[in-house]
Amino acid sequence: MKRWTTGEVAKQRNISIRTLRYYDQIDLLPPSFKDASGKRYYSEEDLFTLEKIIILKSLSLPLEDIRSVLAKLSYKQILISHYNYLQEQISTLQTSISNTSSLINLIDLEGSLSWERVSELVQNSQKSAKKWTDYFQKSELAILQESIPNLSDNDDTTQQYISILRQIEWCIEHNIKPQSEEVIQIATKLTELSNITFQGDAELIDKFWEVRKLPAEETGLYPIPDEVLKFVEGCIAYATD
Amino acid sequence: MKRWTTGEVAKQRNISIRTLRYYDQIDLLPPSFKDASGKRYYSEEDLFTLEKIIILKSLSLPLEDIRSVLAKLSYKQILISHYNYLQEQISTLQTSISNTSSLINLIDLEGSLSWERVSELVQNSQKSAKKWTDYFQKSELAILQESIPNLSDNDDTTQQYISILRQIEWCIEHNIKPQSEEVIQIATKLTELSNITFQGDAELIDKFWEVRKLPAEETGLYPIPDEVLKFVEGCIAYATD
DNA sequence: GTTTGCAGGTGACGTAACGTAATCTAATAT
DNA sequence: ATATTAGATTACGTTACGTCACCTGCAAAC
Repeated sequence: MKRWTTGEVAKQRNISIRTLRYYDQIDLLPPSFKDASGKRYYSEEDLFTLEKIIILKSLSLPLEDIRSVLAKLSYKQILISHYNYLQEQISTLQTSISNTSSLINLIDLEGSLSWERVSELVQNSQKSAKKWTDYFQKSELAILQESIPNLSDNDDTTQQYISILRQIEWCIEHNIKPQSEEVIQIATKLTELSNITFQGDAELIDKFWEVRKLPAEETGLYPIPDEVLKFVEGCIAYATD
Repeated sequence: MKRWTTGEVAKQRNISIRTLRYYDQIDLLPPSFKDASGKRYYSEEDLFTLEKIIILKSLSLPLEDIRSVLAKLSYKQILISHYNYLQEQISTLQTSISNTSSLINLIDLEGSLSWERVSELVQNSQKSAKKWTDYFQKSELAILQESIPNLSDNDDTTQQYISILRQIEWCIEHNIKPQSEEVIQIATKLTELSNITFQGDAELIDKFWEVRKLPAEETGLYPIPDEVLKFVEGCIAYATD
């Protein structure tokens, strides 16, 4: 098992050594091993925890809250709320951007600005400052965390999902047509599973598939997705006709 | 001349009264008027300054730096750097988003994550933490601020721009064809002006027109832009053939 | 005429999340 | 043998306010 020193971790994660020591000090992230002379050594698991902390910090939650959240939420749940947070950030940024360039234009064309003009624009944009708890939506927390196994880390439903995804990969590889018996079965199973997992909450289902879609289009980082997703969409479209 | 109290300003700009008092205390934004009992009253100009401060704060510069920048840069220059900052924010956010959803996918499909997978993704995204000075780019500062009048607030070149824009509006109103003599003259004048203003810096010119384009498409906030911009593009495309 | 409430004020201390010395230790390089 | 490097501890400093205790001027209510 590899272990990393403070310096290594700090460089890798682009944070200061001081920060690591601080997290140890407040007992947020004590290194899993300290040698005789007091040197800190971090395990792979420690790094995961650190990564969680960094993500949660980017939601701007105070370290105290992070401490309690860390215990209760899985990596995945944290990622999902992070994702929500990012989405919202982007849309606020977009209105900021268009406001900013509007202002720039106004300056050019009117020579100077009247305060009314400015405040019109600015007021629209910053009406709501969200708290971090908003990103862990009640419904999601309730469904994802408490009731039934659902999407928690290693449960049965997840296994079924994975098995279905494997079947889909197989279908694609062998060029099975969307009209075939197998595919219809897969689609049925999929919608069934969706309904169980999300308890029929249509919005959550949409959100779920939206999340699946994005990385394929934008990064291509994950090997299968694009085809699979299209396939799935095809399945469902055909099956629900 | 209307004047606003601390409470009013605070509510309007969504900051705390304490913040206003603090800015007075450190002499960053002393209200332009204080009555006998010590009450603060802010003028319209004060509000503009406050707005500048808020913008500059969103570039995360410390108040000390803001103090010095305030004196040196015009509202417009501040807005431009803010714009640059926002653009960059958006693109980092976009890679963050796709990384996040990639990770979510990985969790589902691999069941658990290996540290290598995670760090691959994460490392790409956060290689550079920019300092705020980067948003006041050397070239822009140099060109926009020092040399020649250029785009500073009320100079001759700006006036010429505005006059041309008025001519364009007129042309659109009267349905003048892009092949006509007038339009070619306008286009010539425009490119000439661009070259003077930006000293032939093609990238800056592009940036300039990009900025002009955005708000029209996205918000429609400014009354003329969409047609005018298309017209201008038409002009130049035709004239440079 | 007093009380109450509200919107403002002034200290002064508290705080989060580290940054930044100053000083010490152990291991390695020259 | 010494210098350099990478780590450690202790402790005080910092930014941009939040918060608390207490004071003031004035209009409305009793």
